[in-house]
Amino acid sequence: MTAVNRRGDDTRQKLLTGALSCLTEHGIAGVSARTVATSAGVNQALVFYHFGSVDELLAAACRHGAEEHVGRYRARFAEVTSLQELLQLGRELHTEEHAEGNVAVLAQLLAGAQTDARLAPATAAGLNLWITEIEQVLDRVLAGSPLAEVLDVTGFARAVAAAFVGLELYEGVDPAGSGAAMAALDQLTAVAAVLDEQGPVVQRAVRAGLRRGSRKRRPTR
Amino acid sequence: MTAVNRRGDDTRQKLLTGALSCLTEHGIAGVSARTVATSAGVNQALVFYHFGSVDELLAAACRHGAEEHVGRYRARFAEVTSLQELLQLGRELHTEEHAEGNVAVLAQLLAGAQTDARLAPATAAGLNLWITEIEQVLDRVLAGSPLAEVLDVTGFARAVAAAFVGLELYEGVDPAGSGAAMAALDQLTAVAAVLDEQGPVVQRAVRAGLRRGSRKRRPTR
DNA sequence: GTCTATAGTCGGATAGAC
DNA sequence: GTCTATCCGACTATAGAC
Repeated sequence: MTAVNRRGDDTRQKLLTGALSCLTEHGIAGVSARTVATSAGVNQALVFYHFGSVDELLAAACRHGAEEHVGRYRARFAEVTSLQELLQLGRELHTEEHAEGNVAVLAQLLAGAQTDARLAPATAAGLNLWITEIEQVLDRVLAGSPLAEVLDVTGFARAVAAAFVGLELYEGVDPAGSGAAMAALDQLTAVAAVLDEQGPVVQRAVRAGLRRGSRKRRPTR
Repeated sequence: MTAVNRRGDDTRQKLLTGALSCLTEHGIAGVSARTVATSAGVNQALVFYHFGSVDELLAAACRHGAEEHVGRYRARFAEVTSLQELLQLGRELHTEEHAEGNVAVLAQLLAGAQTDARLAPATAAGLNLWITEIEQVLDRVLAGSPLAEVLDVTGFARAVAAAFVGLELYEGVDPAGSGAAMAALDQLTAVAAVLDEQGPVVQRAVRAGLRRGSRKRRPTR
């Protein structure tokens, strides 16, 4: 690798992290070639030289950021052995990265991607990295649980990831409410744990009920 | 009310709905006094005459839109009698309003509010209208269920609302994935229904387990 | 209350020197 | 690969005629 290549790669790198910084500091509405270049400490014209357009820079930054952050947590995902631990890891991830502002990036990109067709595929790909990790954990954690028999893990992993994004956005406007929401989810995972701890009699009853499918519940009182 | 007042109110109204249209069509990054005025069919300067700034127009539009849409669904919220029906209503709301694009407005405002202190309170207030409805439904639906004994309904309502926002954003970049996520949540509510249908033996066992609190689950295998 | 006109700033994007 | 200089459109906000 030549010295020139190294310098070019270096600039590319600066622009990628600069784009992520801008997203967290100014939101999707505050991202421009100029703000990103300033944040990266490079010339504004280099955005177009290296990425062609601001959109494409954002798309590249999305992939780059997701890979980096998912990689940072992969080992900890692998250690999770229960739904509660998964939520606990989610809360840690939330707290640790919130200071850095990294969690909000995906939310901002998702918001931008709603009306920007060029951003949508990159954002979906970035989110999918997180979804894949969650899916693997769920497959492992729910093995042998009655839940696994009625729950589409693929879909559930997506619901978990989407909910996490929503909570991140909610945290920005109502931290107290977001904390209460997290606590409630904690309580929900406790319910799942209790189900798994039951003796064979209860387990069989629950399994039988679940196997009857998702018919509408009749009032019990 | 004079003719002049009616004309002024009419313009205000047009700007409010124009702001909501712009949010759905162009996203938070594509909202400006000019785009909103064009969408509303009025002069650009009137944004500043009536609302002082674009931010304040957005804040007002947020309150206005949330009130209108929550009001439109209040009667149907009142008819919900189970978690499954609540999710079903959520899916209907999602589908019906997605065509109009009204569901995405809150998500866009939440994204913008992350870095705009003037937008945050209005957005939180708008979201709270939805949360209040959900909370009332949950209070009613969970009465008598073992879930109510361990679940902080206030927090859970916030989690549900936040998750819904996240799903809306996810839908924009991966409709198929979003559908799978919704289906998985359907299956989850079925689990809750099964719990409520169990006989006294199972109920007592589950209640006892839940009352032991949210201790970390030990492996059962 | 509504309009035109305009000041001043910031934006994407390119040409061309180095 | 990087920089300066620049075009031109879009933006917020205001002044002032109607």
